[in-house]
Amino acid sequence: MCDQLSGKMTRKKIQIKKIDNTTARQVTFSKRRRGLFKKAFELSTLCDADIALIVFSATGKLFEYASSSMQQVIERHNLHSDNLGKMDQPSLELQLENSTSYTMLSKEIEEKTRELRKIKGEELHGMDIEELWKLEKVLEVGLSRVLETKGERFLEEITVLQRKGAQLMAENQRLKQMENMFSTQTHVLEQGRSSESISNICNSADPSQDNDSSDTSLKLG
Amino acid sequence: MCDQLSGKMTRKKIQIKKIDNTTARQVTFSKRRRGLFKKAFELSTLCDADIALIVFSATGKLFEYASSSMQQVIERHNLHSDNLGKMDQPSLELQLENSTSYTMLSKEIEEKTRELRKIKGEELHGMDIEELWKLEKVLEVGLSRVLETKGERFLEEITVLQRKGAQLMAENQRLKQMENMFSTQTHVLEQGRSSESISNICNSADPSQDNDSSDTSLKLG
DNA sequence: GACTACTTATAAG
DNA sequence: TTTTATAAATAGT
Repeated sequence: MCDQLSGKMTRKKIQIKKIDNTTARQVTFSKRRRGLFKKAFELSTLCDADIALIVFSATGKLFEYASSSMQQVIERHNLHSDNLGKMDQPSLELQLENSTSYTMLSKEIEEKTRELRKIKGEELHGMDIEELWKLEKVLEVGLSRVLETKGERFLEEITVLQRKGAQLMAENQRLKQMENMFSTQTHVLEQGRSSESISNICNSADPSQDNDSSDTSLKLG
Repeated sequence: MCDQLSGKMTRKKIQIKKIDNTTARQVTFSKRRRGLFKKAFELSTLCDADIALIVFSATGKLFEYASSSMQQVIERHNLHSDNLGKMDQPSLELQLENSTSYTMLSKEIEEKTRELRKIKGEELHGMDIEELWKLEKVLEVGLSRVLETKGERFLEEITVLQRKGAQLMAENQRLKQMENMFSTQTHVLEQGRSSESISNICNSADPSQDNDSSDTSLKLG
């Protein structure tokens, strides 16, 4: 009830009105601003919402957040509010044309959005068994095509891998032959040290091989 | 450590990613949206900040808050970011606004159309394994939801059937009793036939019920 | 929409 | 900035 409790001084619960103390206000602004932006991000992420948040501090500094793009959200917002008043058009005809076009485009978007939501299983209420059955077929077809295509991609990757493997093997073969020739000709070093030296030689004397081996790094999805 | 504690069922702590369950997502959207708007209001009040908050739900519904006026905040925001270029006259501005709106709507339609085609497996060229993998997940989630909903519809049908069956049985019973009364009064039929008929009714095998049961014909998909 | 039990935000230090 | 006690938000029912 009272703001001023003399007993415990480290307590709280504030009323929502402008904070008088300047530094306290700035501290609170920083903290709560962070909290607000975090909440905005969480809401957009959790619920797939499109959010724009603009904050000007009392000192005029700008802070902003947009889940997609600020301009996009603002324009989308304008579309909604613009449907109300815009009578400064050159001709009434143009105005009508615009509004009907908007309406058509909007309807189309709405329709596609609903279809997508149904396909994703997010808006199945009110659908009867037959509609669900059709949807199931669409999904099964889509899924099988995706799986098929994914299989093709895997095969492609495998082919590439096999080719690279073959190249590597050929290269290895070549190196081994070199190694053999070298160790045979010099008759100086044992097998172990020999290969070590040879790899050093190859690294310094034949840089073109570095490129080939780095090419063989794999990216399997 | 585990998200799923079977012991206490009233627990929580969620990860910030899109909520799968549609109704849960809608509930969370409502709750958190309120919270977000409240926080925005509190920040603007406590710290004398100028705030605009625009939220589009996943279904496209608009929610907005502005501490002063939405247009004012947006224009102030434009001043900051517009240091680039916006020297358009009122009429030209209107034109641009219209054309960008059209462009946005058209782009949105285009985007949704492509997404639909991808989901239906009609436009998978150029997609890599990771994209295909994501698509597959979407399709699997959608399919499982459709199947789940279809199962619910089946259960509903079954419930309806059971109810009708029970009604029929009751009706049969009543008719049988009438028949018994009739046969007792007329002294024509023996006890044996009577009870035999009754068990037939309970087994739903009595052909005399054909008319009634045609009402219960089912359309199970 | 209401109710916990819990997490998260935050006022004050 | 970090800590702490408390208020507030909210996930699951």
